[in-house]
Amino acid sequence: MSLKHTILGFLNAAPKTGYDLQKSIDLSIQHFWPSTQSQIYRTLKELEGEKLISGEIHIQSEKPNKKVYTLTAAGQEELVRWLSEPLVIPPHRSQFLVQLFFSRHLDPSIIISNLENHRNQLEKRLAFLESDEAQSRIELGRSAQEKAIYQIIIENGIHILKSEIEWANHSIGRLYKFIQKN
Amino acid sequence: MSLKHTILGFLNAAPKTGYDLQKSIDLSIQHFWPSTQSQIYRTLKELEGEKLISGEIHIQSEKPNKKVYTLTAAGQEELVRWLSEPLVIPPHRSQFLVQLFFSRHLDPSIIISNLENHRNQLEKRLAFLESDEAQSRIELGRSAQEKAIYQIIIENGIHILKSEIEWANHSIGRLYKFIQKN
DNA sequence: GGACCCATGTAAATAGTTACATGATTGC
DNA sequence: GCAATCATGTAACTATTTACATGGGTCC
Repeated sequence: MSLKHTILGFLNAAPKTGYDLQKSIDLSIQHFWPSTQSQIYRTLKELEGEKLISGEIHIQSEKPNKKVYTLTAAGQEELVRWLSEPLVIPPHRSQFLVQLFFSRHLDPSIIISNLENHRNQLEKRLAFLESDEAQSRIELGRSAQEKAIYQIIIENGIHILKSEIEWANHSIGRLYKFIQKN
Repeated sequence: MSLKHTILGFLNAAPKTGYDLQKSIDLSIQHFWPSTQSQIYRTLKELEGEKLISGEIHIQSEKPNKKVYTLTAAGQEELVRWLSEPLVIPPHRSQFLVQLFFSRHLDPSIIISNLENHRNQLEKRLAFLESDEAQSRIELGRSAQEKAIYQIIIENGIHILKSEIEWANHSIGRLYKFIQKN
């Protein structure tokens, strides 16, 4: 589970509550590792059980009390270990391709409209990654190395989305030609 | 769950056993919707409960008995409904990008070796999609429309993998330059 | 005798989503 | 008065993976 290591990664920078973590995730890695609040709180408990983080309750008078988690020495060790480890790419899944695969008996116009819908969704994601909002996050990096890494990550999304859009447009064109011939 | 619709899709072509389905999946959509035997048998029971398929036991003398499933009218209806439906693209997840994101304090040489490992895995997948084995599956399509669809699907994988490899190589180059400067 | 094909299933673990549930303070 | 922010959690459901479990027939 990457969420465990995501949390270790964020806590390595500074102690945080579940609530803080949710905000950090939404602001940074949400577009390649989204997470929900309920999952974060559950995972924090698991990590505490494994002694990789430790929680301490902070009593606040004006706001609700909160539980601030800190990385333990074992947690930091586990983080570095995972970061250095070569990861196996999990199998690729695309329900859209499954749909397309079984569409052989469908009217080509429906297939085209599904492809167009797919492409439009990809374009929305691309627009976000190319927006100032996403680009400005690169500037959040402190060191030159950090900036270089953020840049590379954003480029990954942009690069892949563009190529998926290209494929969709090319495929739409091909099916149009197919209709005209038949 | 796409496996349900995958099964409906295959049973639409011909009645099959769980064992047959596993083989069909491994031979065709395994690279964009892999599935395990245990999941197939469980899903068959669920679909039977929903009356979308119906199973009949065939007694064999030389081989173990088998349960052959057939698509019901309701099942076919559900299949066509799902095939025509615009799908929402699920959020993108990449544990590799999570790893990269937190690698800011790591030695750049480790980051590069992780990137190279990632690229090598992508290249293996690409080699498979470009192999005769994968290409020959396009010929399995009966109608011209079916062949066009198979072609489009294989191209999707090739197109995206090539662009991911491009990105990885570009990023490796960038990090190398970074090392030389510092 | 061992590997592979045919054929079926259960159980447990892991990961993630959606819905439910509460409650104080701050700003418009 | 209402929405937003801060803050924490539980419960139920969905989906997937891995491991366990069995057993006959065929081919080398």
